[in-house]
Amino acid sequence: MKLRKRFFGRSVHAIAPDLIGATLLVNGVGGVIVEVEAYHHTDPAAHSYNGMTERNAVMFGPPGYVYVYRSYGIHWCLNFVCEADGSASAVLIRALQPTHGLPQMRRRRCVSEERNLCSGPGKLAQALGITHAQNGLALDKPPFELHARKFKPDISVGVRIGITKAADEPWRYGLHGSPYLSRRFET
DNA sequence: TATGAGATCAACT
DNA sequence: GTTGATCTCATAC
Repeated sequence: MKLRKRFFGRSVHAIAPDLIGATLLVNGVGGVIVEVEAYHHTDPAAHSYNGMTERNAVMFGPPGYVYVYRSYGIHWCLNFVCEADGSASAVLIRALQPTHGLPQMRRRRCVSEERNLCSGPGKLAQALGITHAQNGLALDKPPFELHARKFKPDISVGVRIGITKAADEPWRYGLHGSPYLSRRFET
């Protein structure tokens, strides 16, 4: 089943754990989502917290679209826009288990270890060829493909990574025990 | 294993 | 002028 906009019209805190186990492909390259983080516009750590700007305008648009931004001047990070009421919330895709187009990913990343291809937001974007050129594209149209999971995964919850504001909120979700996470979950 | 610095730039103050 | 939803490599334990 292909995920549609109705899926993304819900609360970002409901969507984020539901994305664990889904399959994301970009031009046929990608894998199973194993780690995400939720950002809501009431969250000081969210880009949309201080209102709409040129960069985050996509977050204020309809759900089911892709928001891409540059991180630390070096990397690209991939987000899915959530919630239909213009609340400007999004889910950051942090890690994938590579399943499709491994040779292509290895070429883009210049590393061979499977566990190192997509185990972090910057790595993942590089492996999938994500840049600002994909900002604002719809998730249910090429080059994107998002397929719902076919099993009920065991989900780990923890605090988010690499932020300084609202750093204690447990809004990071991951596939329990997966070796493809950017970092292991506590406990 | 752990900690630290450098890369590099757009958004924001 | 400062900061950051990161990654990689180097050096220290």
